Amino acid sequence: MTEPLELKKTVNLPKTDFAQKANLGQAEPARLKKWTDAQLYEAIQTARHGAEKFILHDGPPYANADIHIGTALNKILKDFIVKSRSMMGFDAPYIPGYDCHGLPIETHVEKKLTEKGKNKNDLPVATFRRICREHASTAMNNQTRDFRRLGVLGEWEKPYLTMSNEYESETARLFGKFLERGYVYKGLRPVYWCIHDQTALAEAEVEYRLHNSPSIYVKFPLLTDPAEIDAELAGKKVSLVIWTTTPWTIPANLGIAVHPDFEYAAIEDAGEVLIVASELVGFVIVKCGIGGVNEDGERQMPRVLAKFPGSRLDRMKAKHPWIDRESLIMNGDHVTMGGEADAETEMDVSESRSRDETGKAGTGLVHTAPGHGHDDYVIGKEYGLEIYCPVDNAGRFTSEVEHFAGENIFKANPQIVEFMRENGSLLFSENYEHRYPHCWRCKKPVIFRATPQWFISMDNQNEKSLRAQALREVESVKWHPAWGEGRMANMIKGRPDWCVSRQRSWGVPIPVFYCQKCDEPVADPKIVYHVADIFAKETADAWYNRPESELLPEGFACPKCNSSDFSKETDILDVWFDSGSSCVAVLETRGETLRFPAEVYLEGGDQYRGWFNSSLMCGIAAHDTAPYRQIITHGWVVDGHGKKQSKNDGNVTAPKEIIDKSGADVLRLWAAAVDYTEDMRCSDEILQRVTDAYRKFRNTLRYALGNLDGFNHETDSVSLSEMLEIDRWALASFDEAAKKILAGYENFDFQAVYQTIYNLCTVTLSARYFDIIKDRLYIFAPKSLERRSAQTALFEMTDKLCRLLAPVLAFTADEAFENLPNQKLASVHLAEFPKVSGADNSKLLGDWERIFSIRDEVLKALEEARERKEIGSSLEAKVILRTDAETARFLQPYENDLRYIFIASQTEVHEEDYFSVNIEKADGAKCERCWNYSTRVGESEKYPTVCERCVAALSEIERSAAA
RNA sequence: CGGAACAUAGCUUAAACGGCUAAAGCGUUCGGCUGAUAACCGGAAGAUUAAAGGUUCAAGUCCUUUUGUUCCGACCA
Repeated sequence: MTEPLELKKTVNLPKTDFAQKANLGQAEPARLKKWTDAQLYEAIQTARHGAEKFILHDGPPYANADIHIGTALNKILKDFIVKSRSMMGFDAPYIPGYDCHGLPIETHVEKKLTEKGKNKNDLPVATFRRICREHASTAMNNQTRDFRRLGVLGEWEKPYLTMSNEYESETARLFGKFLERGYVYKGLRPVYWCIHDQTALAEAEVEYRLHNSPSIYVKFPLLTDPAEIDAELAGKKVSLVIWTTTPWTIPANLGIAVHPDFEYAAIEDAGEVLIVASELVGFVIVKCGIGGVNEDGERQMPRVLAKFPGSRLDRMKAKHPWIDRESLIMNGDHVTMGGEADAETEMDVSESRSRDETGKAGTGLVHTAPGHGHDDYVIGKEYGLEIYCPVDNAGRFTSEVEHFAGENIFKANPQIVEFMRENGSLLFSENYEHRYPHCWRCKKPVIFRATPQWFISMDNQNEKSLRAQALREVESVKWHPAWGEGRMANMIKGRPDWCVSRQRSWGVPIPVFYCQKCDEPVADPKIVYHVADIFAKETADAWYNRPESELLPEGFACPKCNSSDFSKETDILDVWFDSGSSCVAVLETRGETLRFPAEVYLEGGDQYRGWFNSSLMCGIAAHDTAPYRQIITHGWVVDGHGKKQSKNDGNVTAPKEIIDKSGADVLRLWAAAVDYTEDMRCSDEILQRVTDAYRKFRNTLRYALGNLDGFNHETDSVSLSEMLEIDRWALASFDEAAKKILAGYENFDFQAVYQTIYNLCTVTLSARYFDIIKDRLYIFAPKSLERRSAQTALFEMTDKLCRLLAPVLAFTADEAFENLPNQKLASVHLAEFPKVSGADNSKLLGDWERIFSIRDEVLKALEEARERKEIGSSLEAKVILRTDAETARFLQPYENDLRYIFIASQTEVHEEDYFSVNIEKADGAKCERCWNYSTRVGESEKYPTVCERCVAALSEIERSAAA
């Protein structure tokens, strides 16, 4: 007889290298390095080579600042898709990209130059562009570092850059394509213009300061027969009264805008009739001194001859105060009551009004100069007015303007006011202080001025028009969420022609030339492609580094006048054109891995108007089709109260902080846990909850791995038919969950993935299965059938769980997978998702649902006994069930299992006509080894403190030790 | 101001077609265990479904209005 074993050492306690404490702050970077060293992304690509492709095309984040939680979320969601599709067996490449051109980088660089006492205008454009390029590179490298830290796998060594030679070349080429198809035209459009610096300014480059302007009320005589407005007005001399703070734009007046739904009044004053908005009649007569004063000095209300809606004036005609020209009356919703009439300055009037109560002004009729105002431009276009701008670069009236030609516009202001006072068209003028846009550089007031720009037409080419085609394509795209389709369609319906010109330096130049001799623009696709070829070798910097002669094909002459003297276009392309062209410049240029169209684009909801829109236009221009089959949008990350995150409010959650504190996997888990289709809340509490959930996942994995110590699934596995029923139930339950999880991945519903896995881990596994099989795993002999049965289930579930978790918990799932015994794959990310069995387990699952509902009753009774201090551990209890005959019969086959299911030492089932659970003290003594109570403790001489079950297990252990 | 979306326990989410007492997990709280231990198990409390109307036998779900929040609104990526 051998020496008795030390009991504690015969209990099969869990053992694993998978640490309980995640320590993700250190563990993740280490794993990242391992992935990089092993070229994991490339290995996945190789493994899926030849499989059906699934292409998620990355929308390029702007290479300016560091990433924030929104950009992190975006990349994480993309990674969920790429990883999950890859595990579904698709060849799912991920080529990240960066948007490198654009104004924010220019302003950033300019600011830095200013700090060094330099000025952009003193530098050659090529030098300035070089600095921009460097800045974009730096920002991009930082972002790449941060994106990789999130666990996002992709071709980070070779992302696409909108500033690369290859990309810039394709961007230019695509412009050529637009030209070829006849979508491009040159037109005028008002922009902010600094007459001092003689340059166009972007919105971001103007600042609002207080400025004094002449505020004037001017009469425009009605040309249309006034009887058409109202019979009362027949034969009268009628004028419309407008208000403006920019008298210098009067020479450019081509129209008057009225609101179709406002009520206007015709009032009689000294033999003539004036039209103003009804609501403003009192204000205007006081301001302009209309109607005379009675003996008491009170102003007399003039007679109102007629009242009518603005819609009645639509398309009637008025006469310019002094120029022999018609001014068209138009209906526009932009017209407002009081003070807001100076649309030509684009000033924020609500602000100016609150700043200055006395600043109220206006007549409800808006002087409209399409060449000098934004709303004016839009409505002018709508009504077919010329975009007329008789002001030159330096802010002087052109020769077209009689009386004031050559005059500086601001200096002409008082002269124009006097001129109109003399000819009787001026009703009133005063000084008016308001906020007015100023140049941020020279601090001088700016103007709105129409300049020539390149446009892409939305409506020409009939049924081949961009708008018509885009609307058609929208229907064939699958939108997530579904309302995206309506939103996109609305945007396309409402969008104006696409102005692709930007008067900037950092971008892709519009590859067009002008004949120096005859001014003929050379916008020829063949020339564009020729230039694009040069860009392909030298980047678009060539445009600035080389003279025209080197950019044009040899011997090129003006088709009109045969001159060979050309100048280059100075405008660059809108950055939306840049990023929009990625569907060609990336999807096609990288044809070995990608292809046009992509399967899916995934971006924030702001991109309906942005990238989704410009990409659609570019896709249609290139291939008559949308560049994407599916669009997924996500909402915005807001704080714990649903408020937007802003630095000022101090409610921002920085991804870096979350990663350092809790790990990227926690951030990823958060992204999976929330409903990304709407705004997502993120706060300390929410992250704490997610961290708790993470621990649950980790402990679930650790328990399973610990109990698989020494298990070899190839030699130790038990066949399904030999398995204990509860183990089969666990596998069947897992299968049910796996189906839902896989469907979640399929439908991009990561929340369903999260919820299902989480529920599986907490309820099915942790609270039920793991708790119940613990006794079996610990107590039975290591290689006993009972133990191996549980281990077989455990192994299978853990293996599958790692795979199902991998797209979300990219680091942790990989770590757990590594600790799975006899695991041969280098990484879980190389694995495929588990297949779910088609077996019908409904009987098994149904039976066990019933067992667990009985168990719930038992647990409640145990808790009550515990409250009465009758028991502590449930193993101290004997459970006595009284139940009806049918239930008793149902439980009969489980007679010997119930004690384990209830985690009690003994159970009895009695047939009664009612249901009850009684708890008594368990019979016998506590077994030292298994802690269950048994009347047979003490039967063994060798192991006097142990129960009959442990005696058997111990002899089994002794036997295998001897063998 | 116009267009769009959303609103269910402290938190994250459930509740096909309108149909049982609005479900779950976490957190909280109380307790158990001390062989998953900065773990594990259980009991309990916790919701006027943003508000107000309406349709209906019946509304978290359909309609209207209101409130709150977020995004877009012409050069801002």
